[in-house]
Amino acid sequence: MVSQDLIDSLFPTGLPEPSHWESRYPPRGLPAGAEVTRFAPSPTGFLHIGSVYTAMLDLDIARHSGGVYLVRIEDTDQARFEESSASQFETGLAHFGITPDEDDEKGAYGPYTQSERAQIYLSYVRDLLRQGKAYPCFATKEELAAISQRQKAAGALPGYYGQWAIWRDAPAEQVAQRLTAGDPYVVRFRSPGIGGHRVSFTDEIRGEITQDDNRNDAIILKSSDSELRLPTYHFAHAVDDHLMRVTLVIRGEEWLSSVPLHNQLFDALGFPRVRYAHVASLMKQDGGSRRKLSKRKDPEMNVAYYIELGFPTQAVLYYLRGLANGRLAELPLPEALAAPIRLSECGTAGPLLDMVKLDDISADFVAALPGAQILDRVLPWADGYDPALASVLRADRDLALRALAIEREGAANPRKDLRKWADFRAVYGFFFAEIFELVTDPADPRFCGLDAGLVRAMADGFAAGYLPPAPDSGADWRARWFDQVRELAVGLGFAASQREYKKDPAAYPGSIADASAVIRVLITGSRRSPDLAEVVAALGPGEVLRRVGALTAV
RNA sequence: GCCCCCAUCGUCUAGUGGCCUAGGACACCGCCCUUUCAAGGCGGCGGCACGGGUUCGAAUCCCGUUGGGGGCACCA
Repeated sequence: MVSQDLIDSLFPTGLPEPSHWESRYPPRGLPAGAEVTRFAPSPTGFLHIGSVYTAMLDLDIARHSGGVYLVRIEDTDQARFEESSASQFETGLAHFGITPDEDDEKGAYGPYTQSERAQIYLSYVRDLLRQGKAYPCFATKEELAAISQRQKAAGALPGYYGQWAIWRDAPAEQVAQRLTAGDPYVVRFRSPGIGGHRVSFTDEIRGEITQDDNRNDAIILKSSDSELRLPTYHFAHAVDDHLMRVTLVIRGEEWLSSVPLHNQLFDALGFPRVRYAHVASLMKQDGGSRRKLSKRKDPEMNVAYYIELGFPTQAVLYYLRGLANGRLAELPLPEALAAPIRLSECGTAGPLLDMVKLDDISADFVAALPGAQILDRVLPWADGYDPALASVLRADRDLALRALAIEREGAANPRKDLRKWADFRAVYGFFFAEIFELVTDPADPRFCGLDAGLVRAMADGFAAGYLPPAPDSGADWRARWFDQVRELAVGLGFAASQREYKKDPAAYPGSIADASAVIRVLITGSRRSPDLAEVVAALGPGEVLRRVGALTAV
């Protein structure tokens, strides 16, 4: 082993001992059962819906146990780090109300950004080096590649272990010589793992898991020739989660096979082991098989997708919670959001993200909202993603409320026509004169080939004796208002009912449905709309006649 | 190559040896309602991956096979 002095010379003078950090970050003294959880994103891209899923679990477990939920930024890969990504993570999570109790803004266990914790890691690396539990390794990328080539050829296990670990037991003089020469090196963990040895641990979601013990001398500190000497994920995880006094590590299942290494690390550092919960990753149906969500193909993996389209946050949360605990999917939304998620009930197979199901949940959620609340949610969304719509809504808030009240307010079976705020323009945009485009051509394809003269006649006839609806004149006011359309249509030869029309289609230019479509298209710009009588009542006679009278001469 | 995880209708799942000729929700299909649409009502289609065990009895326990996912990075 190289001398203590040589080891110490590798580190800054005045670098604190581990005991310093231990007392600086004391145990939290939380009541028994209180869980300290953490979400530890690596800001190297956009926020993944799976991250929201995991962060939601972290928050939920912490809250319901009376513990603490913290966010730690894992930016040890300086090359891949993106500043914009970090802020996107924060706003994205905040959008769903997933805000930490501790992060770089607040909290006594910081800094919560790993690049700012370099000193701390160094203290522990030096400690391990002094004890011979870690050692410097000078192997170059090329040498490593050659080793793995030979391992492949020999059918051996890949990794840096046993005979392949060329610096593990290198003579002290040789190491000292390279060190004093200033050759770049990494620090490797001297794994105590024995070949063929099996170890097990209990996962909070999956139960008892047994696997081969780790034998790999994993790198714990990156190359000495980098500007900032930072640890790898494995080492940072052990140090940070211990010092931040995390009790429960909830992370993706891709970490399952690293647990033996992590436990060795905790042991070597003299830390009590943490408990783990490995969450199944969200999947995507692809042809016949399922696969992990991919960045390229799946826009719905990006949280920005949900925000830009304006999916109600509660609906998304509700869907995600149902995925975590099937029991919650059976509960009404408010109860499901309030009920605690139980790790033991989390599925172990990766669920498929089902956007159709989300649509259904969202539509149900929005349908249960009063119009004013819908408007209050559409507005902030529109401010960001459809400013023209936002200004129109602000200019005529009453019209917006009247439009939203149709077949909704007081209705036993409220309209389910909005899944996300981005749907609003397509469904209710026509109410607003500023963004409504008048239909002027009697041969417009929306009339579906109906004779232009008949279209014209319907419009003229409707305008001629127009009677506005009278909503307070009794329950059947809609039917009575529509009667004028029906009479007009019949007068022009249309069948008074669908049934009548079907009996002898050749006898009519169309049914009442086709005739009313003319009025509907003129007023709403579409063959599909909420109840016409309600629409014209909301619009007012002036605007109705302006639209119906927009047709140019045949 | 080695190791780990997973496996009930298309999807999410209930089911922890008899309550299961496997229940629900979404989707899909049909009918009803109807001046369009969104809905709504009613009905239907549809599953324990396969093969061996254990047991009086298995979706449920064991073994194997197959299939899917993940790991074995100076990425996390």
